[in-house]
Amino acid sequence: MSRYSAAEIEEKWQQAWDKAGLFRAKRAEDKPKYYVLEMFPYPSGRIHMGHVRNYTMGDVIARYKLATGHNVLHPMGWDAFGMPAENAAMASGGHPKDWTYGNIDDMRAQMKPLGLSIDWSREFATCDPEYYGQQQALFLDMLEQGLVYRKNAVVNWDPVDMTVLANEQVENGRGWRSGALVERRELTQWFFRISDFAEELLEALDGLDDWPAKVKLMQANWIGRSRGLQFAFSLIDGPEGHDRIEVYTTRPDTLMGASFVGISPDHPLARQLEKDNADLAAFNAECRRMGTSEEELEKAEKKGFDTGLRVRHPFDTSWELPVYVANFILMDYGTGAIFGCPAHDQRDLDFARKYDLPVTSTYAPQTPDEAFTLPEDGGAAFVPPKTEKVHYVKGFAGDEVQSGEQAIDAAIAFCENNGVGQGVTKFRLRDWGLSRQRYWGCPIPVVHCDTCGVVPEKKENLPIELPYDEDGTPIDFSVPGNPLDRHPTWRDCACPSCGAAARRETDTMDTFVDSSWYFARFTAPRSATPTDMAEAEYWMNVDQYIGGIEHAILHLLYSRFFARAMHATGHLPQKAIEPFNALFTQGMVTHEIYQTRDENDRPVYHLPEDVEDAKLKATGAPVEIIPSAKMSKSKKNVVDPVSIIGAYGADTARWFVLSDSPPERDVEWTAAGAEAAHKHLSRVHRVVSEIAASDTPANDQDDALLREMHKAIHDVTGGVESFGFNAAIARLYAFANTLAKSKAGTQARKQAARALVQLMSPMTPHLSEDLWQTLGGEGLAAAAAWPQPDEAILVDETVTLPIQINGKRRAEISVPKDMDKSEVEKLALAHDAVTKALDGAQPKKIIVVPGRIVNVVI
RNA sequence: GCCCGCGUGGUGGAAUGGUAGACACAGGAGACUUAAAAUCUCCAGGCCGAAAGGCCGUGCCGGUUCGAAUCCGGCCGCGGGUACCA
Repeated sequence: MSRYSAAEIEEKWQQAWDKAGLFRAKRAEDKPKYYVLEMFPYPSGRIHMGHVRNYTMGDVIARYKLATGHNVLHPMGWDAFGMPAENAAMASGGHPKDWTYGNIDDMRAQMKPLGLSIDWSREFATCDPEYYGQQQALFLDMLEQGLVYRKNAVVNWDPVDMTVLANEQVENGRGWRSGALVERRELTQWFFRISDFAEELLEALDGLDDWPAKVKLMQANWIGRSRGLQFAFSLIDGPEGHDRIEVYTTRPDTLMGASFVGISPDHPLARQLEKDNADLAAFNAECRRMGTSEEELEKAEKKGFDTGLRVRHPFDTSWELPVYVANFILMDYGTGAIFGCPAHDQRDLDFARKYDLPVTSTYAPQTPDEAFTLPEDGGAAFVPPKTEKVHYVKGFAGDEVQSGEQAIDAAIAFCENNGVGQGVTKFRLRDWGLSRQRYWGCPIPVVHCDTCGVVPEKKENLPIELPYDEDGTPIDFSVPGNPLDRHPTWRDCACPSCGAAARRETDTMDTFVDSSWYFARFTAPRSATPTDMAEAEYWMNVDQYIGGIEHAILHLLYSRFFARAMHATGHLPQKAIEPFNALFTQGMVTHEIYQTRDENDRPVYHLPEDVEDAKLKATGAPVEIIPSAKMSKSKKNVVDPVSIIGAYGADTARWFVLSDSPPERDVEWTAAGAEAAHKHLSRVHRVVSEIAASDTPANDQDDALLREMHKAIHDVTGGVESFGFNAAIARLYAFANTLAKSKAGTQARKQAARALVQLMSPMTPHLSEDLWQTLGGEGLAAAAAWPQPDEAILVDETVTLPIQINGKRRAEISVPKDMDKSEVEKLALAHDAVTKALDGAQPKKIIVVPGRIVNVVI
């Protein structure tokens, strides 16, 4: 009998599937369709365990759906634009295009041996001109519909490298390459009007029943609908053109506790004042040196600058409040100005203490007779809860008992009735800035003309392709800045409108644009328009989308917006505006990070394969171990699955990444498990091969084994359908153990062996295919119909009931499954352990949960 | 900082209000073997005990419940996101 040799069988069966065209998605009305999609990879050059986990999960679903009679669409492509390609070009020469396509070839070659049931005929990369040309067409349609516009926005500017930096490229306020202090710079950029859809994107979350609640919650918080009051403070002796400061607050109920007004350093008033005030100009300049990320702004020390100006409180004209410029106020949110109420907001309280501003409370603990509470020295601010408890609030509503929410509503009503502002609904969601000052992205298809202004490129001129050479010489990425900006010929073009000499837009699109519609393109990847409506009508929506939780907000929100925009521009049917019916967010594959320091004390990261016993293999130098984190190329904490596949085969790798950890949870990679997985598959191979080769008398049965078989079919099917892959695999272990120990020489054994092989086939398709053949199965296992459990056999006749005394398990009884409650009670009370514990007394209470438990309360 | 998760034996985890630790890994004992590998059998949360059995136990503190790993409140730790990483 032959031993299990993955290397021999895996290629053989991959070829057999290929030849049968089993995974080629066919649009046909005879069967229901099923579209399963895993988030496509960035072609970094090597696949890692996260990819293997992600694509194996999708493959299990795809193969299972195929076996249950669906037309399955399971495509694969490449999210191929992005910074790493340009970084590689800058670091070691070459061209981002060559680097990227080389990586794609490498990764495809690493992926194919996994035996994934992918329709490779639909493959594309987002850097293919055929793809991004269609994206440019989408952009033009969106421009025509008013879904794209231009406005100014700030970026991180590296004054030495003369380039825009991503947030990731800013380390402690300095450019990662130059080490120069980063500045903020304002540029005119393109924006998608996603905020126009804020309300709809929020409301539609309710309909996404098969999305994880946590993702919907994160998106809802991100969109951030708030109800508040917008009103103005009148400014005393303000500069020309500034007689009021418009503010937005979600807590108008605390207006009578106002202590100061704060404005953003980018507020028009701040910009006006700094012209005549050198100190303020210096303060604002310092604020503008901070990074642009929300995290950095929020974590920075709260600082303010007293402008010397005063405003009047809207309800008491003699009450004057100082106006501060404060570094924590964002121009992007609300009106770029706030009023501070230190008693009821921690950040305002910290600010007030720092600048010696009054603290006035407007909330009493329980009754109007009690003093309004003030935070004690060093104590925390009292933030009135919106929905819970009731408090007395001073101000607008006659000191009535209310919740915070009622107080807010009352305050808004009062203010509106007294001509102080109006209640408004605002969203946190900002428009999506898509301009990137980089080469390796999809060119924005517009032209700047001195006479016509910004002119859309003509569709017949698409795709606007990225130039590969600069007049015959390769583009030089060692020079700082965007190569498109200094390109001698590409930039110069004719105005599509008047034909005069004009300049092409040199900004490219955010790579999130590329990934916001690829799922739609997969339905008709060679179409001469962005989509083919007949194909989209058939294949959309994605029935099951699988990817990392790190995409819970941006990618998924952008895709939801894009689907709506594509519907509005006639590229997707109405039913596809929510493109992902079901979402599964898999956990990440994590790994420890190994770090040493260079001469400037900057961190240097090392690959796990270069480290042994906390020391560098090469030099023996000790490494610092940083706890497990998401595998990322920049931290070098990545593990190479290729070696696992080489040593044990794809089925072992697939089995391994699905076992043990629940799919939604992070899994820390350890080398130990692969060996064990391989041992088990070898055992299955051996046991099933023996059974196949044995003589079996036709009439010798084993009902217990058949019962186990039906239970296994039931449990494994349930596991696969509910993403309980680890539980399904544990069940398969148990079933394999039962089979191995079962009575030799029965027909039931052959039947059970076949069921085992079939149940394993979504996870270990090659091994299963091989054993299917050994067992004399008809056709390909991959094409065989999924087994059905015999429901009648699954029902247990007797059940074991634990008996608890005061909630602690003390005994158990075996009873018929539908035994009457009172009968169970009698049996339980008669049990030795119970009579002993009762010691002649009567129990206080007996709880009988049929089929589950008996609890005797003494 | 803010939003969202997660925390169970030596390890990965199972149990989603009802017998905590399924199924595996690592470990221990044994069988087979000249030997090793492979394979097979058995043991295994901690403490006390010869055993029967008892007590403790799901990050920490408190609550709800006949009953809590599971629900609620408060902490601690770790991770993801934070709008130009993908």
